[in-house]
Amino acid sequence: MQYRPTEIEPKWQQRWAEARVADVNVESDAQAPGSKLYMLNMFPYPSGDLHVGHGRNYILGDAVYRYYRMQGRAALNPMGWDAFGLPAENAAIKRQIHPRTWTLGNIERMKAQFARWGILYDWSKEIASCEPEYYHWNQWLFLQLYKRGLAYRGTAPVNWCPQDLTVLANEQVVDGRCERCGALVEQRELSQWFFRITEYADRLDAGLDTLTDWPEKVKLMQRNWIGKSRGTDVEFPVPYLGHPIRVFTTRPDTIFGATFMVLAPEHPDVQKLIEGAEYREEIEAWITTVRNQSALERQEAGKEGRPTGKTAINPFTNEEIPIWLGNFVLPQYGTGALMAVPAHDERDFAFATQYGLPIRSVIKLTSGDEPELPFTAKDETGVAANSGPIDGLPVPQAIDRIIAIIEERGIGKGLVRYRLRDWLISRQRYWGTPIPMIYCDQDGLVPVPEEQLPVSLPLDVPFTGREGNPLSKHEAFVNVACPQCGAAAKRETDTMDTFVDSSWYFLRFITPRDDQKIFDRKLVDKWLPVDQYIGGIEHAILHLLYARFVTRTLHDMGLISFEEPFTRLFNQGVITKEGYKDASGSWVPLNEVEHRDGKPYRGEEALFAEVTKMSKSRFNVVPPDELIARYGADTERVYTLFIAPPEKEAAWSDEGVVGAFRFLGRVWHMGLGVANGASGDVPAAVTRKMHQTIDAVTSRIERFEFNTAISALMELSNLLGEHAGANIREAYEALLKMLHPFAPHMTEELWSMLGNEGFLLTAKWPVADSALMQEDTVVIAVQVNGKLRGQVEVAAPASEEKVKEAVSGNEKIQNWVAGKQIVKQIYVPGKLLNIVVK
RNA sequence: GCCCCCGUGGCGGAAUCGGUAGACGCUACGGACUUAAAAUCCGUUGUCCCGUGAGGGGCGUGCCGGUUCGAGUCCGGCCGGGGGCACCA
Repeated sequence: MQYRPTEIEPKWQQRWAEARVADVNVESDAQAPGSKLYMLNMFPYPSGDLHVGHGRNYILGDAVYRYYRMQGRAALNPMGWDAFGLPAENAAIKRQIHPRTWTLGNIERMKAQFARWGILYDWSKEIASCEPEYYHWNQWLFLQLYKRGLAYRGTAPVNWCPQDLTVLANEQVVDGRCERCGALVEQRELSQWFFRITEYADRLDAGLDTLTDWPEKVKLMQRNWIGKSRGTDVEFPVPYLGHPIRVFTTRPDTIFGATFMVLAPEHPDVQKLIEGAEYREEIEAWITTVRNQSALERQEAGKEGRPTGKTAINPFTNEEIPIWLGNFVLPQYGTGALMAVPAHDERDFAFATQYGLPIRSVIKLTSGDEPELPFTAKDETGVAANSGPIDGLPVPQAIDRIIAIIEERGIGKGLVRYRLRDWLISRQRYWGTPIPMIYCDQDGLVPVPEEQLPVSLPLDVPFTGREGNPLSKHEAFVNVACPQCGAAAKRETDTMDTFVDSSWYFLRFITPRDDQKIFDRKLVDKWLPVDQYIGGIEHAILHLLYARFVTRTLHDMGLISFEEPFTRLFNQGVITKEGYKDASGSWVPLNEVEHRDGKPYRGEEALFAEVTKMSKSRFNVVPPDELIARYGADTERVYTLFIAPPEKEAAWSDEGVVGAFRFLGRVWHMGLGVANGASGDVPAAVTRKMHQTIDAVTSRIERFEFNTAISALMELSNLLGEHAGANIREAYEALLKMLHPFAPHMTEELWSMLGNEGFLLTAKWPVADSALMQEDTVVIAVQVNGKLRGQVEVAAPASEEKVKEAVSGNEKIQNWVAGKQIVKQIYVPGKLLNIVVK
């Protein structure tokens, strides 16, 4: 009987679905302590068709899920849809399909694809963030944050498209132009909604230390993003203003070298300072130019500045130092003002050189020599010089000492600052959660009362792609009575960043249909935090940081008892494939490409192959349907996990797929033999290999080393092939069990073919007996002076005496030692003997 | 510029603690089966040298050096590739 996956797979998919094998009762399941396991794949944006690259993520999660099921864990594995977002709106504009219709259609297609891969989710917990039953609680969360001062309205510079009359996300700005209409994007100060994530900067940073099962790389990226730095604020008196200007510095030890001061053009004291300046109009024009530049343009312009003509007093040297304006000073970091120490800072040095400002070195090398400027090292290699009370102190001590002096004098304070900025959540977009706020002429900003939630997103809006957010044109939505005074008022028409939706969805899976509250505290505390979170590295910063932030705010509201939402995190790598470019660099559709002498051509034109992430626009996606029709989902699953370590990028190879198919075919045919196979003695080699394999596969799955777990199963299968006539039934069944997470359909079929009852999914994972793993004999490699000179074989367990006896009886090895004196013998138990001779 | 990660056959990769480098798979080549092809199965496959042969020997994990009886693995310095942040004072 041939191995025909297309006949087997739909049958088992249907049976698992009918038996609802993945459904969890959150109240009654997982009673025993330690039995609950919350598995979660990051919920996807429903963009439509899934390719084999997407498959890696979900197949991986399903393999882990099935493994834990077989280990007897009560595993919850839900799935949902991050269903708000721009692509749906763009599709609506382009094709006049409603975003909701488009989104729900995509969800159906993707669900069907998950089923064809044999992936088991608890669909009774399904959520879609675009539905009122979900975004109701998004709005509720917003109101709680608003109540606690963690959501606020403030102004921020944003990307503004003057033609489409809308704000654009940074990703929608390509080379300074609007992605859709090509107009030059402007920077505008607009009133926007923010979440005060900066209030949690220190806790988000410190919490990273507790995440021992997160990849170091992700923690590092978050740490850099939060950008903690220790330093001090210092006040520099400004006689002209009558009040001092405060600067932030991480190098207060260099304050004796501060020879000028630079303010951001946005600094609040700037208008006063340039009063009566000689070229005031020119300076104002320059300020306007700088403020309208995007961050990128501002940086590319190089360092530019203007003197204000006013001075500040260096509080340590008591010298008058000039106050400049500079485009390189960031208004949103520190105080928007800095003391410039050109001798010991690259940027200050460049600025001072450009404008002829004084440079004074205040650090010497430990040797006493003058360092080459700018000298910026912050360690013991430098010693303070020309610096009064800190003269002679190494830099680290000088920093501590000068901060103490600054604090004693009451002109500043040592503190920690972060580069993390508040989270801008406003979007002037239709397809998102409406922000539940109302503008009343009398009462100002009024939150929508909780009992009036959800503020429903109206579905009857036109999609023109022009004139900004269609919500603001929807009279019935916009016009509302003020909840406080009843007078005519206007609704907020901004919607929320979709990262808000995904910042807490993992909490909603426990009670997705509850229309009374966001979640049930008792059940959430039972099932969370998420034990195993799986998703792409592209979410290493934003999504994971926002989820950690929101979880902490809920903790502080007393709604949950934990602060970190994800205990163990895994980021899988992308799958790449060759695509083809022509000489002009455009991607060429696959059906126009022919290979001659192994090189790609289109007609007579030579093409260039390039390996990239799969993408429709590069014509290098592998759709799973054809693959499944030919080889089956089990083959795709095994190949996908075998191809490379799962966290690494992997190149798809059509030939490689065949290897996985052949392996499954061999296991299939072997099963037919086992079904009517021999009884009698089990070969010792088979028993040994079985226990070794159980041991290896178990620990490798736990460590997410699926590629080597599968290679261990291939080794066992190869050995069973050599013993095909013998009694190998026990080992073969163990092989099926261990193969189940990777090839669930075929193993279920074989399991029932061997006459077993029930699903293999719920069969018990085999346990290795370490006594039966041992070899009968141990081969000892003998090295003389570090060179391999022979082997001896002794009965296990090998003792030093047995090995030495065997060595002395081995003529060949003795020849190498002959005539020399043995000075040392090193015996590594079970492995190696090394004889050192002279 | 700063920070992080990675360099092993023709390819993807393996080597848990420093202990016989190249498991497992792909490709390629040779063979079996077949009228033929596909599929399947068997064998060879790091490299050089000696030997008709069984077999034996040298070299080999980006480069240079160090530690060690022994280094893909540890340490120092280079070279190459990838990623993150990017005027954060």
